[in-house]
Amino acid sequence: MMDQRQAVAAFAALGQEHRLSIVRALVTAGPDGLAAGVLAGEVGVSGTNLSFHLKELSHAGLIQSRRDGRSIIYSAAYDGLSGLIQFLMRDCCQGRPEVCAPAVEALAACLCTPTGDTVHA
Amino acid sequence: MMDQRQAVAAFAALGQEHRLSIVRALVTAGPDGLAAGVLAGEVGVSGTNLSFHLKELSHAGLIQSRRDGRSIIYSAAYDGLSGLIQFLMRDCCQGRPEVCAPAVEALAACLCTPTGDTVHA
DNA sequence: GCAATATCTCAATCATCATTGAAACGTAGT
DNA sequence: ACTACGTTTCAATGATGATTGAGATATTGC
Repeated sequence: MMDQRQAVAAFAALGQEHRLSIVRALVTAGPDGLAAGVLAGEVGVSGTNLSFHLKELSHAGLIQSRRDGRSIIYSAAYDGLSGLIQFLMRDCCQGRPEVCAPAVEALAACLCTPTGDTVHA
Repeated sequence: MMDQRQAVAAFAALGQEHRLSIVRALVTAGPDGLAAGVLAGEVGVSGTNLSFHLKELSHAGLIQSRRDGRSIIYSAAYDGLSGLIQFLMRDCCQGRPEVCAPAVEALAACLCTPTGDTVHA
Protein backbone atom coordinates (compact mmCIF):
# COMPACT_ATOMS: atom_id res chain seq x y z
CA MET A 1 0.00 0.00 0.00
CA MET A 2 1.35 3.34 -1.00
CA ASP A 3 2.09 5.87 1.73
CA GLN A 4 2.06 9.63 1.69
CA ARG A 5 5.77 9.96 1.02
CA GLN A 6 5.67 7.76 -2.05
CA ALA A 7 2.55 9.49 -3.33
CA VAL A 8 4.13 12.92 -3.02
CA ALA A 9 7.20 11.71 -4.91
CA ALA A 10 5.04 10.18 -7.63
CA PHE A 11 2.83 13.25 -8.06
CA ALA A 12 5.87 15.50 -8.12
CA ALA A 13 7.39 13.28 -10.78
CA LEU A 14 4.24 13.62 -12.88
CA GLY A 15 4.11 17.38 -12.32
CA GLN A 16 6.67 18.10 -15.00
CA GLU A 17 5.88 18.54 -18.66
CA HIS A 18 8.51 16.20 -20.05
CA ARG A 19 8.04 13.52 -17.43
CA LEU A 20 4.28 13.48 -17.92
CA SER A 21 4.87 13.14 -21.65
CA ILE A 22 7.23 10.25 -20.99
CA VAL A 23 4.74 8.42 -18.80
CA ARG A 24 1.91 8.97 -21.24
CA ALA A 25 4.05 7.68 -24.10
CA LEU A 26 4.94 4.59 -22.09
CA VAL A 27 1.37 3.97 -20.96
CA THR A 28 0.27 4.20 -24.56
CA ALA A 29 3.10 1.98 -25.72
CA GLY A 30 2.05 -0.78 -23.31
CA PRO A 31 4.24 -3.38 -21.61
CA ASP A 32 6.51 -3.68 -24.64
CA GLY A 33 7.82 -0.25 -23.74
CA LEU A 34 10.11 2.05 -25.69
CA ALA A 35 13.87 2.41 -25.98
CA ALA A 36 15.42 5.49 -24.40
CA GLY A 37 16.43 6.86 -27.77
CA VAL A 38 12.91 6.53 -29.14
CA LEU A 39 11.54 8.26 -26.06
CA ALA A 40 13.99 11.11 -26.47
CA GLY A 41 12.69 11.66 -29.98
CA GLU A 42 9.01 11.43 -29.04
CA VAL A 43 9.27 13.72 -26.03
CA GLY A 44 11.79 16.10 -27.56
CA VAL A 45 14.54 16.25 -24.97
CA SER A 46 18.27 15.60 -25.11
CA GLY A 47 19.58 12.21 -24.12
CA THR A 48 21.21 13.61 -21.02
CA ASN A 49 18.07 15.31 -19.88
CA LEU A 50 15.93 12.28 -20.65
CA SER A 51 18.19 10.14 -18.51
CA PHE A 52 17.66 12.52 -15.61
CA HIS A 53 13.89 12.35 -15.94
CA LEU A 54 13.85 8.58 -16.40
CA LYS A 55 15.83 8.17 -13.22
CA GLU A 56 13.38 10.41 -11.43
CA LEU A 57 10.38 8.44 -12.70
CA SER A 58 12.04 5.13 -11.92
CA HIS A 59 12.81 6.26 -8.39
CA ALA A 60 9.17 7.25 -8.02
CA GLY A 61 8.10 3.75 -8.99
CA LEU A 62 6.21 4.86 -12.08
CA ILE A 63 8.38 3.18 -14.71
CA GLN A 64 10.73 0.23 -15.01
CA SER A 65 13.56 -0.70 -17.35
CA ARG A 66 15.18 -3.71 -18.91
CA ARG A 67 18.16 -4.08 -21.19
CA ASP A 68 17.74 -5.35 -24.74
CA GLY A 69 20.99 -5.48 -26.67
CA ARG A 70 22.60 -2.10 -26.54
CA SER A 71 19.28 -0.38 -25.88
CA ILE A 72 17.49 0.05 -22.58
CA ILE A 73 13.74 -0.42 -22.81
CA TYR A 74 11.49 1.54 -20.47
CA SER A 75 7.89 0.67 -19.72
CA ALA A 76 5.14 1.96 -17.46
CA ALA A 77 4.80 0.49 -13.96
CA TYR A 78 1.07 -0.07 -14.02
CA ASP A 79 0.93 -1.16 -10.41
CA GLY A 80 2.62 2.07 -9.37
CA LEU A 81 0.14 4.16 -11.34
CA SER A 82 -2.77 2.19 -9.96
CA GLY A 83 -1.51 2.53 -6.41
CA LEU A 84 -1.14 6.26 -6.84
CA ILE A 85 -4.72 6.70 -7.99
CA GLN A 86 -5.94 4.47 -5.21
CA PHE A 87 -4.06 6.63 -2.71
CA LEU A 88 -5.73 9.76 -4.00
CA MET A 89 -9.15 8.11 -3.65
CA ARG A 90 -8.49 6.25 -0.44
CA ASP A 91 -10.46 8.42 1.93
CA CYS A 92 -12.84 9.73 -0.66
CA CYS A 93 -16.11 7.97 -0.11
CA GLN A 94 -15.33 7.26 3.49
CA GLY A 95 -18.89 6.78 4.59
CA ARG A 96 -19.99 5.05 1.41
CA PRO A 97 -17.36 2.49 0.40
CA GLU A 98 -19.88 0.72 -1.81
CA VAL A 99 -19.54 3.60 -4.25
CA CYS A 100 -15.78 4.03 -4.38
CA ALA A 101 -14.58 0.48 -3.91
CA PRO A 102 -15.88 -0.89 -7.23
CA ALA A 103 -14.41 2.06 -9.07
CA VAL A 104 -11.00 1.51 -7.52
CA GLU A 105 -11.12 -2.20 -8.30
CA ALA A 106 -12.13 -1.58 -11.89
CA LEU A 107 -9.31 0.88 -12.17
CA ALA A 108 -6.79 -1.58 -10.79
CA ALA A 109 -8.02 -4.21 -13.21
CA CYS A 110 -7.50 -1.76 -16.01
CA LEU A 111 -4.00 -0.65 -15.15
CA CYS A 112 -2.62 -3.88 -13.78
CA THR A 113 -2.80 -7.01 -15.84
CA PRO A 114 -0.57 -9.35 -13.89
CA THR A 115 -1.57 -12.83 -15.04
CA GLY A 116 -4.47 -12.18 -17.35
CA ASP A 117 -4.19 -12.66 -21.10
CA THR A 118 -5.96 -9.39 -21.62
CA VAL A 119 -4.93 -5.81 -21.82
CA HIS A 120 -1.96 -4.02 -23.37
CA ALA A 121 -1.06 -6.69 -25.87
CA MET B 1 -11.55 17.86 -21.20
CA MET B 2 -8.29 18.40 -19.39
CA ASP B 3 -5.21 19.14 -21.48
CA GLN B 4 -1.56 18.46 -20.81
CA ARG B 5 -0.86 21.89 -19.40
CA GLN B 6 -3.62 21.65 -16.81
CA ALA B 7 -2.63 18.12 -15.90
CA VAL B 8 0.99 19.12 -15.30
CA ALA B 9 -0.14 21.98 -13.07
CA ALA B 10 -2.46 19.70 -11.13
CA PHE B 11 0.12 16.97 -10.64
CA ALA B 12 2.73 19.51 -9.60
CA ALA B 13 0.25 20.91 -7.10
CA LEU B 14 -0.29 17.44 -5.63
CA GLY B 15 3.46 16.77 -5.57
CA GLN B 16 3.99 18.66 -2.35
CA GLU B 17 3.58 17.20 1.09
CA HIS B 18 1.40 19.90 2.57
CA ARG B 19 -0.74 20.37 -0.50
CA LEU B 20 -1.40 16.65 -0.80
CA SER B 21 -2.39 16.62 2.87
CA ILE B 22 -4.73 19.53 2.23
CA VAL B 23 -6.42 17.81 -0.70
CA ARG B 24 -6.76 14.56 1.20
CA ALA B 25 -8.27 16.37 4.16
CA LEU B 26 -10.75 18.10 1.88
CA VAL B 27 -11.64 14.94 -0.02
CA THR B 28 -12.26 13.21 3.29
CA ALA B 29 -14.27 16.14 4.60
CA GLY B 30 -16.61 16.04 1.63
CA PRO B 31 -18.51 18.89 -0.04
CA ASP B 32 -19.06 20.63 3.28
CA GLY B 33 -15.38 21.44 3.25
CA LEU B 34 -13.21 22.93 5.96
CA ALA B 35 -12.39 26.47 7.05
CA ALA B 36 -8.87 27.69 6.35
CA GLY B 37 -8.06 27.87 10.03
CA VAL B 38 -9.15 24.29 10.63
CA LEU B 39 -7.07 23.17 7.67
CA ALA B 40 -4.03 24.97 9.01
CA GLY B 41 -4.37 23.01 12.23
CA GLU B 42 -4.92 19.65 10.56
CA VAL B 43 -2.07 20.01 8.10
CA GLY B 44 0.27 21.77 10.46
CA VAL B 45 1.30 24.86 8.58
CA SER B 46 1.14 28.57 9.36
CA GLY B 47 -1.78 30.58 8.08
CA THR B 48 0.41 32.45 5.68
CA ASN B 49 1.88 29.30 4.23
CA LEU B 50 -1.52 27.65 4.00
CA SER B 51 -2.85 30.57 2.04
CA PHE B 52 -0.02 30.15 -0.45
CA HIS B 53 -0.78 26.47 -0.94
CA LEU B 54 -4.52 27.03 -1.15
CA LYS B 55 -4.03 29.57 -3.89
CA GLU B 56 -1.83 27.11 -5.73
CA LEU B 57 -4.41 24.33 -5.46
CA SER B 58 -7.23 26.64 -6.44
CA HIS B 59 -5.34 27.81 -9.50
CA ALA B 60 -4.79 24.16 -10.43
CA GLY B 61 -8.56 23.58 -10.28
CA LEU B 62 -8.35 21.03 -7.48
CA ILE B 63 -10.19 22.97 -4.79
CA GLN B 64 -12.81 25.69 -4.51
CA SER B 65 -13.76 28.21 -1.85
CA ARG B 66 -16.77 30.05 -0.50
CA ARG B 67 -17.14 32.58 2.25
CA ASP B 68 -19.12 31.82 5.38
CA GLY B 69 -19.17 34.63 7.87
CA ARG B 70 -15.62 35.63 8.63
CA SER B 71 -14.31 32.21 7.60
CA ILE B 72 -13.50 30.97 4.13
CA ILE B 73 -14.53 27.39 3.51
CA TYR B 74 -12.49 25.26 1.13
CA SER B 75 -13.70 22.06 -0.48
CA ALA B 76 -12.37 19.57 -3.00
CA ALA B 77 -13.16 20.09 -6.69
CA TYR B 78 -14.25 16.56 -7.46
CA ASP B 79 -14.60 17.23 -11.15
CA GLY B 80 -11.03 18.46 -11.31
CA LEU B 81 -9.74 15.37 -9.53
CA SER B 82 -11.78 13.11 -11.75
CA GLY B 83 -10.56 14.87 -14.89
CA LEU B 84 -6.98 14.52 -13.77
CA ILE B 85 -7.29 10.77 -13.27
CA GLN B 86 -9.07 10.41 -16.57
CA PHE B 87 -6.23 12.28 -18.25
CA LEU B 88 -3.67 9.91 -16.81
CA MET B 89 -5.67 6.93 -18.05
CA ARG B 90 -6.76 8.41 -21.36
CA ASP B 91 -4.45 6.52 -23.67
CA CYS B 92 -4.03 3.56 -21.37
CA CYS B 93 -6.14 0.80 -22.80
CA GLN B 94 -6.01 2.24 -26.25
CA GLY B 95 -6.79 -0.97 -28.05
CA ARG B 96 -9.23 -2.21 -25.44
CA PRO B 97 -11.55 0.64 -24.40
CA GLU B 98 -14.06 -1.84 -23.04
CA VAL B 99 -11.69 -2.44 -20.14
CA CYS B 100 -10.79 1.14 -19.21
CA ALA B 101 -14.00 2.97 -20.02
CA PRO B 102 -16.14 1.38 -17.28
CA ALA B 103 -13.43 2.02 -14.73
CA VAL B 104 -13.22 5.68 -15.66
CA GLU B 105 -16.98 6.05 -15.54
CA ALA B 106 -17.20 4.38 -12.16
CA LEU B 107 -14.50 6.70 -10.94
CA ALA B 108 -16.30 9.77 -12.21
CA ALA B 109 -19.48 8.60 -10.52
CA CYS B 110 -17.55 8.23 -7.31
CA LEU B 111 -15.78 11.57 -7.29
CA CYS B 112 -18.48 13.72 -8.86
CA THR B 113 -21.96 13.74 -7.43
CA PRO B 114 -23.57 16.62 -9.27
CA THR B 115 -27.30 16.04 -8.90
CA GLY B 116 -27.51 12.74 -7.04
CA ASP B 117 -28.60 12.54 -3.43
CA THR B 118 -25.78 10.14 -2.75
CA VAL B 119 -22.21 10.54 -1.79
CA HIS B 120 -20.34 12.88 0.49
CA ALA B 121 -23.31 13.87 2.60
C1' DG C 1 41.17 -5.51 -29.71
C1' DC C 2 39.10 -1.45 -32.07
C1' DA C 3 35.63 1.62 -33.64
C1' DA C 4 30.77 2.85 -33.35
C1' DT C 5 26.38 3.20 -31.02
C1' DA C 6 23.43 3.78 -26.95
C1' DT C 7 23.00 5.39 -22.53
C1' DC C 8 24.50 7.12 -18.14
C1' DT C 9 27.19 9.97 -14.57
C1' DC C 10 29.18 14.21 -12.99
C1' DA C 11 29.68 19.13 -12.01
C1' DA C 12 27.91 23.66 -12.82
C1' DT C 13 24.47 27.09 -13.96
C1' DC C 14 19.97 28.94 -14.02
C1' DA C 15 15.25 29.12 -12.74
C1' DT C 16 11.49 28.01 -9.73
C1' DC C 17 9.29 26.94 -5.38
C1' DA C 18 8.54 26.84 -0.16
C1' DT C 19 8.71 29.29 3.92
C1' DT C 20 8.73 33.23 7.03
C1' DG C 21 7.30 37.71 9.28
C1' DA C 22 5.08 42.04 8.99
C1' DA C 23 1.42 44.50 7.38
C1' DA C 24 -3.19 45.02 5.13
C1' DC C 25 -7.96 43.63 4.21
C1' DG C 26 -12.57 42.26 5.20
C1' DT C 27 -16.09 40.64 8.60
C1' DA C 28 -18.60 40.25 13.12
C1' DG C 29 -19.99 41.79 17.51
C1' DT C 30 -20.56 45.69 20.80
C1' DA D 1 -16.94 53.72 15.14
C1' DC D 2 -14.00 50.58 17.51
C1' DT D 3 -11.85 46.18 18.74
C1' DA D 4 -11.10 41.34 17.81
C1' DC D 5 -10.72 37.56 14.60
C1' DG D 6 -9.77 35.12 10.30
C1' DT D 7 -7.46 35.31 6.11
C1' DT D 8 -4.72 37.21 2.54
C1' DT D 9 -0.88 39.98 0.25
C1' DC D 10 3.87 41.51 -0.08
C1' DA D 11 8.93 41.25 -0.06
C1' DA D 12 12.90 38.51 1.10
C1' DT D 13 15.45 34.40 2.09
C1' DG D 14 16.81 29.61 1.59
C1' DA D 15 16.17 25.29 -0.66
C1' DT D 16 15.13 22.37 -4.53
C1' DG D 17 14.72 21.17 -9.44
C1' DA D 18 15.74 21.48 -14.62
C1' DT D 19 18.99 21.87 -18.08
C1' DT D 20 23.43 21.70 -20.38
C1' DG D 21 28.01 19.81 -22.03
C1' DA D 22 31.86 16.86 -21.39
C1' DG D 23 33.43 12.62 -20.07
C1' DA D 24 32.67 7.63 -18.65
C1' DT D 25 30.47 2.97 -19.13
C1' DA D 26 28.49 -0.90 -21.53
C1' DT D 27 27.30 -3.43 -25.81
C1' DT D 28 27.68 -4.80 -30.71
C1' DG D 29 29.97 -5.93 -35.15
C1' DC D 30 34.25 -6.18 -37.61
